[in-house]
Amino acid sequence: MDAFFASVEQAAKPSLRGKPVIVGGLGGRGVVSTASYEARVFGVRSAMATAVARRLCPNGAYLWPRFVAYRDVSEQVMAMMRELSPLVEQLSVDEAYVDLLAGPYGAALAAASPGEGAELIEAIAQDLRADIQARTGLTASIGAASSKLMAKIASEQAKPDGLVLVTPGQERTVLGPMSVRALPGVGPATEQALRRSGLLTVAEVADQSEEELVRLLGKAHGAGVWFMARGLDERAVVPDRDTKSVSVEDTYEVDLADRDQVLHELDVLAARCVRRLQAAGRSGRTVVIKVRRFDFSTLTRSETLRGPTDDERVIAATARRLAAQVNLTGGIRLLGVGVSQLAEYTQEDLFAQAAAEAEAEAEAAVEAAAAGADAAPAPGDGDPPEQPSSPPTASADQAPRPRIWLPGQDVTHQEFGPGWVQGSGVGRVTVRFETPDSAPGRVRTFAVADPALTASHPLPLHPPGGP
DNA sequence: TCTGGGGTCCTAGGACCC
DNA sequence: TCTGGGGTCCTAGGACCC
Repeated sequence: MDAFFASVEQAAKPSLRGKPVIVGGLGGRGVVSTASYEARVFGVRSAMATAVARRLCPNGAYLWPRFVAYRDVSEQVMAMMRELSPLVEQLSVDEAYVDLLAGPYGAALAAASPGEGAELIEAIAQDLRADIQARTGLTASIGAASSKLMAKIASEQAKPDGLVLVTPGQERTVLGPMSVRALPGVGPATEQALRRSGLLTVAEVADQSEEELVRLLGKAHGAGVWFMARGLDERAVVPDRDTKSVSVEDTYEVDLADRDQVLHELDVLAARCVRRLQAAGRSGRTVVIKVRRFDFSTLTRSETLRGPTDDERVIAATARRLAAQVNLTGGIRLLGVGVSQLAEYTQEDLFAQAAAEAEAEAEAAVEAAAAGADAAPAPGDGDPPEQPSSPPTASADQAPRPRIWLPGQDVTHQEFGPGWVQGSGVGRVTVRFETPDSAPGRVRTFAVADPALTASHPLPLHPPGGP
């Protein structure tokens, strides 16, 4: 999908069509996830600090991601691909391989002459692009080739809104003049390593011996790059890859200053991690914490338990234990909690382990409390920053907290109907009332606490001009 | 106003085992 | 009367991708 997040936003929000749209973290430490092509003209790119993007493109629309909406569209598109073949390998929310030989067109393709085959593939691919456009209003780009490597490279060339077909035998010709960076798996470090030997293009790499590449890049990577440079790639399209790890992390608006804060946040992260783990019906045996310090130095600590668990207490207690091994002075910018070595089911004999861990934790807590309870800040006082990815839900009947409205968020007003948050500040929130198939809408401003205004679910996208 | 969040794969050293 | 060798598991870090 082309500029996927930004394109979904433009499809959902008519007033943003044709305008620079930037989707990403909007806090002080946010980065750009996706910039629309209109925003790219200003130099805005993925992974750029949002603060930098704002300088380059001050009049763009800056929106928090709406992952639920993107997943909805993604599922529609993936379903369309599955009609072409059961062998669909999803790489991310907006990208997948499909093996046409394994599907309904497989026999015809196998029997076709090279020329007929190319024609048929082109027809299939253009049909798919047209279907995606018709059903979602979004553009997709397709690369078609005889390997995953070439299909991926072709799809990059096809962007935006295009199709590129690489016929068998043309691989080396297409790849040769490209920068080594075009090869998937070649990033800044590999590029530098190759540059030091004067290798800038794929053709130059292909002229080396395999031994030379292994010497430069190590065994697996060297061999991989060498094969790719020669257009060789036999990897199968594998649907339903098993998840190997589950992790959550948070970068804090302000560095965490003391150990108690860190331990509290680790509990919060462990709870979120466990929720995801349980939702997936999995348990894990290795617990990892990740710590990024004030100076951006990053480390991980891990511990492998005797058996897999999905018990929040066990995972939180392990995370706390791991944190004890880390020097926290100077401030903590990011914390993460993850679980790997996943198993399908939770094993019951872990009950004993959970009880033991809980007891150990309780003891530690008692000790800690005895040691310096007066120095500890009241937990829950100074609330953690709201999660960008999860717009605030109606919080359970506590003291009324000011509601936080995120730019881009879906809302509904009792009188004015569906719209989205354009901005918010000084006790007010500005909403634009429009829907995917309305004309560009008007803006109105409300009090942040206005009870007539509620968060709502994304509306389904319709193609411009009706279904 | 510099640098997100969720992943995968690989490497290397040490422990441990036979 | 110094030091084997191969395999697996665990841990930590790094490169890379979207």
